[in-house]
Amino acid sequence: MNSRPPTIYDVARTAGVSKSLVSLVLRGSPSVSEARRAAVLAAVEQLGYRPSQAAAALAGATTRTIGVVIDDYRNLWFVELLRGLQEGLASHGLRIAVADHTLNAHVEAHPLDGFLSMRVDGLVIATEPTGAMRVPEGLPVVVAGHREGLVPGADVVANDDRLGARLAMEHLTDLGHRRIGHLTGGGGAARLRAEGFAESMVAAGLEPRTVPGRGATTEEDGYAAAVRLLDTAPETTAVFAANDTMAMGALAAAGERGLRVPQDLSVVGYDDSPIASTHLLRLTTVDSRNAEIGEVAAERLVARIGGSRGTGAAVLLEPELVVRGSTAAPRSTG
Amino acid sequence: MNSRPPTIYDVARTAGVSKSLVSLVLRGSPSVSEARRAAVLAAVEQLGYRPSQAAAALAGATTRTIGVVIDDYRNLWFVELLRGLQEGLASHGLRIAVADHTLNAHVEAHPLDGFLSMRVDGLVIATEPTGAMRVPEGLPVVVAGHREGLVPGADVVANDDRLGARLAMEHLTDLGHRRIGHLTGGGGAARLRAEGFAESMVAAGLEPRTVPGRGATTEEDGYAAAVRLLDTAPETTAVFAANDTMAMGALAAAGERGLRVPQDLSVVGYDDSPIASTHLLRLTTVDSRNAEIGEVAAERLVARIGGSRGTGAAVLLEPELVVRGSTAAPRSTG
DNA sequence: GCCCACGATTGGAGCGCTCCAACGAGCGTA
DNA sequence: TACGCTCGTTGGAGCGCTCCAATCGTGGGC
Repeated sequence: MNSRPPTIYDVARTAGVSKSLVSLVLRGSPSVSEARRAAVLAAVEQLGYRPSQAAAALAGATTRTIGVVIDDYRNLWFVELLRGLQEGLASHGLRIAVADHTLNAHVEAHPLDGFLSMRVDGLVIATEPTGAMRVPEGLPVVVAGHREGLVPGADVVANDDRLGARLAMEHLTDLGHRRIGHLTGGGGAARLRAEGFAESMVAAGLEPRTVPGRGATTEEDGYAAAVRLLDTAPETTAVFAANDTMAMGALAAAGERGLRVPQDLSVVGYDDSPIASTHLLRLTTVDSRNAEIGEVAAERLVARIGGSRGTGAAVLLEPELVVRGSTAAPRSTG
Repeated sequence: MNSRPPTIYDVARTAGVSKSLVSLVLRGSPSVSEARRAAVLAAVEQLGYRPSQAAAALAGATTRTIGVVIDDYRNLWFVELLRGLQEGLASHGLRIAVADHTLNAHVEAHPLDGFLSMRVDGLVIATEPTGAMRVPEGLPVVVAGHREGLVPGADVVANDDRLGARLAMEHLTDLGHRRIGHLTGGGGAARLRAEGFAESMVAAGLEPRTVPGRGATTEEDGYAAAVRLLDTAPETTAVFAANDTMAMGALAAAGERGLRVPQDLSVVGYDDSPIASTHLLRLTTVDSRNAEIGEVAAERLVARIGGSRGTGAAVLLEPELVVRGSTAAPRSTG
């Protein structure tokens, strides 16, 4: 019933050339006559031939694909990262394969097993790296968006979370806010942002008040943390959340308490994720420049695939404040 | 510098057995003695051996992976679908590979090329199928979440959008709403939901008013459509949106006009996506049961891989209304 | 004590490609 | 005319597995 897919030999036969010539055409060799190239391409089209990735990978030394490990499809920050990566890799003929860490946890013991079996040419880890992430020596790896370097020898590309937090705080203090709370969550990035928050507050002579959610950085966590903050410190005029999703929860908590945003309460997020720019949130946030992070990560990867020895260097991009409608001067200044 | 990864021969040598025995152990053959199995597993561990997927795929007839084509990572409806698929496939030793249609459009001419090159054992199309999606005869394919069967021979698993729309409308009319508007978008599902809306309205003796966004189904589309609706028909007391994202835009439009939800305006979405259950939206919506769709799709795929001839049958799951905080009786009934 | 059957183990062939060394044909040059 | 070159093209080897037929070893039945 299912005739096996055509092979390179089938193409060669119908084009009247050797299998080697077909291979040359497919890989874009310049030393093929126009006539033969056309004949081969026609045969490919006619037969609906698709080269077998498996055979190509086995025969060649390389798969021309980069594995990207993300945390969870629901955290949309990876979308822009992927776009940047794509852009940087496509010109080098490299493709991307994405794996979701939480989803795959059920099926694979070791989080990178799938990609290692696939013999990817490089790896982008867009997750909080764990100790279980042992990587074969010599495999180019870059950790993107996270700073804790648990992967030995990996390059690191991220935004400067501490600086981003300071940008957010400057914005709020410039507006005149003095009683500012921070909603923090789990993970390294959240910790750095919390540190940046505390530093800024102390530098401004203000008392830093940091409230955790329930361990993670979801909307629910943001809501829970904001409820706690607003109930225990009702004099608060501004909230800085560890990310946009938590900020969304804060908006909900504010609404429930009859606080209007931004008139009664200013809210700042982090990441500039797609929800931040919606009409409903119009969230002032810090752009962590994930597309650029992807581009730099691609660059690093390509360099290391090209043979340059990786040194485990870290690149920190400067985040940028994005002012939207969720921040304003406090009602009663002073 | 980079010593090539160990092969099955390396494992065989250090375990003191033949490569065939290693292969048997790896694939869980019952007819291997405990002693040898232990020796092989120890060697695998010691060498950090990972079987080459490429070689396995080439040698075996099958890759044991199912390709899933999704539209756009930002449309989160696929997350639950993936979970259901995973669940249904894992027990059969099948893994999942995900490709994003919009992202890959740049790198591949044909949307399925990557998966066909990979020689996936089956395909789940979780996108509006296009004519360009030619699939080799005999490859098990199921279209998930969409009803327009442009893929010949494919099974279809989706929710009954028309029924879902009717459920939403019943809910609103039961609450006493009479002046109800519908925000519609592009795509087959949106069309079916719009039809269900119109049917329900006509059946109830009401005038159906349907407003398109800007061609798609984003938050922006929902906002634009809602603005148009509320400005041209301010007597509207309830809005039914083609999906949750559009409903989010509607909430924004309502807020801008000083309409409180649900007191002044009820809003119903569709999909029960993760944003619907947030504290900020508390959106009444229709659960399209995407996890179950995934499970049924997995079942179909497994059956067809197992040899049963596909007939292009369609399975329609019954959607369920999820009532949250965005709907209530209209202010002035009648 | 011998033979057979069956479970455990093995080597060989081959999957569809890429890479490489080698080939033939035409050209310019001596 | 003979030679070396280059360009375009070719066949063969081999990548690391799976599958299969063949082999080995051992215990039970007679």
